[in-house]
Amino acid sequence: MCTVDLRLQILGGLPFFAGLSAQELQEINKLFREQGYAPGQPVYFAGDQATRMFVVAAGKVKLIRHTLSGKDVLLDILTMGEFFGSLSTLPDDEYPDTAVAQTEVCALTIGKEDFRTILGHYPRVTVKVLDITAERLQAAHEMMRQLSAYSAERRIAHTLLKLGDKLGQAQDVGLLIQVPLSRDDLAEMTGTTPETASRVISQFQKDGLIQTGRQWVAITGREELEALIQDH
Amino acid sequence: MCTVDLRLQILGGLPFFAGLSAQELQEINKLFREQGYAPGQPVYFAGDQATRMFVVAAGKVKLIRHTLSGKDVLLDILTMGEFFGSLSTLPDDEYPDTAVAQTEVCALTIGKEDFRTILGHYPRVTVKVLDITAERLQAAHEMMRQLSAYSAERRIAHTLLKLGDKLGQAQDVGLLIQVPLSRDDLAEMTGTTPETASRVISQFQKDGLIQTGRQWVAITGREELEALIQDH
DNA sequence: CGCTGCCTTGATCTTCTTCAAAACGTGTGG
DNA sequence: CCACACGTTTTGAAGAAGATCAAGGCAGCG
Repeated sequence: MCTVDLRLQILGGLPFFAGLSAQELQEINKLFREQGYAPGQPVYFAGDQATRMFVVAAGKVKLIRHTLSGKDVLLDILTMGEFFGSLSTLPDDEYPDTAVAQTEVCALTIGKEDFRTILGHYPRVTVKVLDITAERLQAAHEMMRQLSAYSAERRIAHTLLKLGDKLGQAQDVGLLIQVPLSRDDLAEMTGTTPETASRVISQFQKDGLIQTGRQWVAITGREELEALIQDH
Repeated sequence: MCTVDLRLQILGGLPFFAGLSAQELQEINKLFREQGYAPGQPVYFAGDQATRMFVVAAGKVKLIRHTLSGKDVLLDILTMGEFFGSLSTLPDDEYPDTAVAQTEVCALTIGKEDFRTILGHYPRVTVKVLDITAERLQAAHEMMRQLSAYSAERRIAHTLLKLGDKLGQAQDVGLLIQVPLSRDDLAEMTGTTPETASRVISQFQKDGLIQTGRQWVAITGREELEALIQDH
């Protein structure tokens, strides 16, 4: 599913391996294993022994955190070149959240000891990983603000724009979000219920801001959505 | 306010400088400046040019993220030995949140270029900083889950326990939270309003789980609070 | 004292959840 | 090719949780 060429290309394209020589990449490549997942198939579960770090080579992976009451929270959707899993060098025991393939996925994976070795070997890689982690922390803080202070409508508008930026693809319908995005997913991303998500989405569609169907959404009125977030 | 001895002691006690020799610490110490703040005084504002990294030498600092509607979100309370500000080596432009001294504070600060130099010099320090950042990311994800799925009562119970663990001090009243903690602060930490925070707090007090007064809270029934988070 | 914040408490209102049912699409097997 | 069945989405109505508005109480401090 992942060709060898693709592997090297993916690894070389990773933000934190950028700048390494072809030979160094070859070395690093040897430490990675490759693994395929079908849509809906879990990569690992929250609570599993955390032993490996993953990189998305192709497809989309969602990170979910479960709650006791069964209401899950969708933390992030990861796409080509992004990493997840036991990224830090901590001897941390368990994955704090569950990773599920949302589409057909090819992932590269490395044991955390090996990853630690790489970090020790290439200090600049460590700095890059730190930068990315710091960025994600900022994004999480931003999300905390949203959940604390904004209405469901605004959170959904914001999430749609964020998804559009990250995963969007220009189409004649508008900016199509390239993920099989159900109302449940959207609800879990915005901290609300599928029903509320559906209502808001319907309203947006009536107002001509988006087009939507089963498992997909396309943004047609970017400016209006942005205005919705700003105002009042 | 900070003696030279204290400075070296603080720096040596930092998780990410642990393991460095006395001489290395001396070198690093030279790069730090020292700065005092009165309670309520801002260290920096969201949007300011992000140029420095800070370490709390003494006192408590709160990190706040503002919203347009004036409803702020309290992201974290930092205490002795913790860092904040422009920690990454990114040439990132602005602080994303505001830092305010909550008590009398002494902070050590370093320019981010100098910090980057240190990271380049001591790879193991970088790894440590990465570990801490990854931990904070996990904590932020946990907070996202709380805000999405839990009731105000549970969020407040959880926040009190967290604060107790981090800042608590055993007293005859119980586990006293060593911060001037107003209802506003608590509301901003839990994504609710001061009124709701007050009601929940009153209920907890009636049930004998805590004792409380003006600007302070003490935990007397740890087990019951923990049960409250788990149940249902 | 009396002022200024902080805290509490009550009543009302909005938002969102919950429960329920119907409509819609999609894929499947007859 | 049609019809059925399944999962998803939509819509409605009732209810709960929390926000908002407003007033009163309680401390510390000039």
